[in-house]
Amino acid sequence: MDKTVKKIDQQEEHIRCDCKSCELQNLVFEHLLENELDAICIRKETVVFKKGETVCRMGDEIKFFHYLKTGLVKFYKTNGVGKDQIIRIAKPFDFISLITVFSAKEYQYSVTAIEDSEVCMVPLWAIREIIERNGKFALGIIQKMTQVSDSIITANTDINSKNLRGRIAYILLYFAEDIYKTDQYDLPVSRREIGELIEMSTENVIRMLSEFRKDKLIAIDGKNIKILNKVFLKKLCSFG
Amino acid sequence: MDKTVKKIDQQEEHIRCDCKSCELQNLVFEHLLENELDAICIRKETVVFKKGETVCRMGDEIKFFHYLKTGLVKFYKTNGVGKDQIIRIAKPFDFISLITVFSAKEYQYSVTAIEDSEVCMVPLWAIREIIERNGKFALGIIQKMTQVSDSIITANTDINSKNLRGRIAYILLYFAEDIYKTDQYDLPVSRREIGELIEMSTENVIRMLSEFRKDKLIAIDGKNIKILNKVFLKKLCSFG
DNA sequence: CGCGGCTTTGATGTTCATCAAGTAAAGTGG
DNA sequence: CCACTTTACTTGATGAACATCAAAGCCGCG
Repeated sequence: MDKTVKKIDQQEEHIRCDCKSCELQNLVFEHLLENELDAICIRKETVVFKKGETVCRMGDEIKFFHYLKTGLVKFYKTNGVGKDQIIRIAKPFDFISLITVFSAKEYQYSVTAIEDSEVCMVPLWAIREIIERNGKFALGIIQKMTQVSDSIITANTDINSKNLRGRIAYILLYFAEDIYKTDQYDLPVSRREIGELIEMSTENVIRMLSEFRKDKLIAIDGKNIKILNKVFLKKLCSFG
Repeated sequence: MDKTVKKIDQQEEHIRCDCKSCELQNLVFEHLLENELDAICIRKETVVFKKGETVCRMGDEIKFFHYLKTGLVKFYKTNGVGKDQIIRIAKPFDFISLITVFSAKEYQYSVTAIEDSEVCMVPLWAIREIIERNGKFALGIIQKMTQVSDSIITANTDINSKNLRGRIAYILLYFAEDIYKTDQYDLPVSRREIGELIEMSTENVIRMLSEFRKDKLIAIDGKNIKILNKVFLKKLCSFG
């Protein structure tokens, strides 16, 4: 938790890449004119964050608009005495900067890589400039950001209405269906972090996972999870 | 809960007002050129919703961008068997349409007036058109919407981390400081709705209110609340 | 090797939802 | 207008769900 934010001026971290051939272009930067895309491309830094490294921290001044190119990050709030609350786990395209990036001076959330991740960083002023000039682009940004914030709010209210079994079922299915698209995967987070994400104590996360294992709903081997009975997990998730 | 959405074509409900002299102009529609403001003004409907009337409902097709001119509304999700969950209580300027208005086809939330309210409704296409043409306006909309969604997310995580006492203290202070700006006010919602807003059972809302009354933190007379010991309420809110 | 962080299980106690039952208030139809 | 129904409010009792505490094994790391 006390790791410093990665220095982005270490030469070896930089990756030169051509935005025109980037597969993300159509998602984040559709509707840009060629010269606008160029303006972003030459000012962009692509930085690699290793698992555990912090992209930005709550309270720091916002200088960049960033989006995730590859990898997985968590964003979370730190609550005084080191009690974190994870707001969301974001995969590429999911994480279009922090949602307050245009309305606040400082980051409202911290972001840390939970898998090795590539993050593209564009100076905020460059994005603002283009928003002001290109309304179609602005509308695209609005759509993306509202989708993100709406999914956060929806997930939050969903989780709140479930009991512990339902929450664990929810998060197991979330990784299987939303993140990894497969029924067997390695958890990218610790049991404690799962607790921080779905509002329960670490011990109870473990207890429920063990219970699910005993009930043959899943197989567990350390971080590796294999879903054995998805139908029943979905029932638990819906009715729990 | 089964009330139908108010028909907006009843002649007597319409209010003609001139956007140029509207005190909201600088908040929602700053950066508009005069002809753009005119374009909105002539297509705008201002509709009065009486307490209890529904502005729009989850699942309905989105046709309007709306914002609250006066009054107070709740927006909430309905959870199958009539179990509502209130996401937010919004006062004027706070409620700049629903946050998914530009990214979804249907409303993701229902909105109901909890005090008599005036709502301005502008056809969505008219707003879109101006966003595409006027980047400064787009940036203003982005800022407003992200502020709203951020405050929802923050409130949600805040409330989740509190015990029942802390939650009641939170909501009492919320009405006093954010909504009414006074230490004595009439609750605009029932005990049940308070429970739906801060995630607790109706009975426990009542129990906590009674406890606070016995402890001389507040005075209660039906819907009327008077805060007697704000310092201690704040302590409960912070440490609860 | 020893230390700290992560994981696991069991025991304990508190918090909170639910049930039950009753009063008050507000809307509804004759 | 009054009987009737429904909805809101209130209090107490009960039990379940969940957090917390405690103790121990495990693993990686300096």
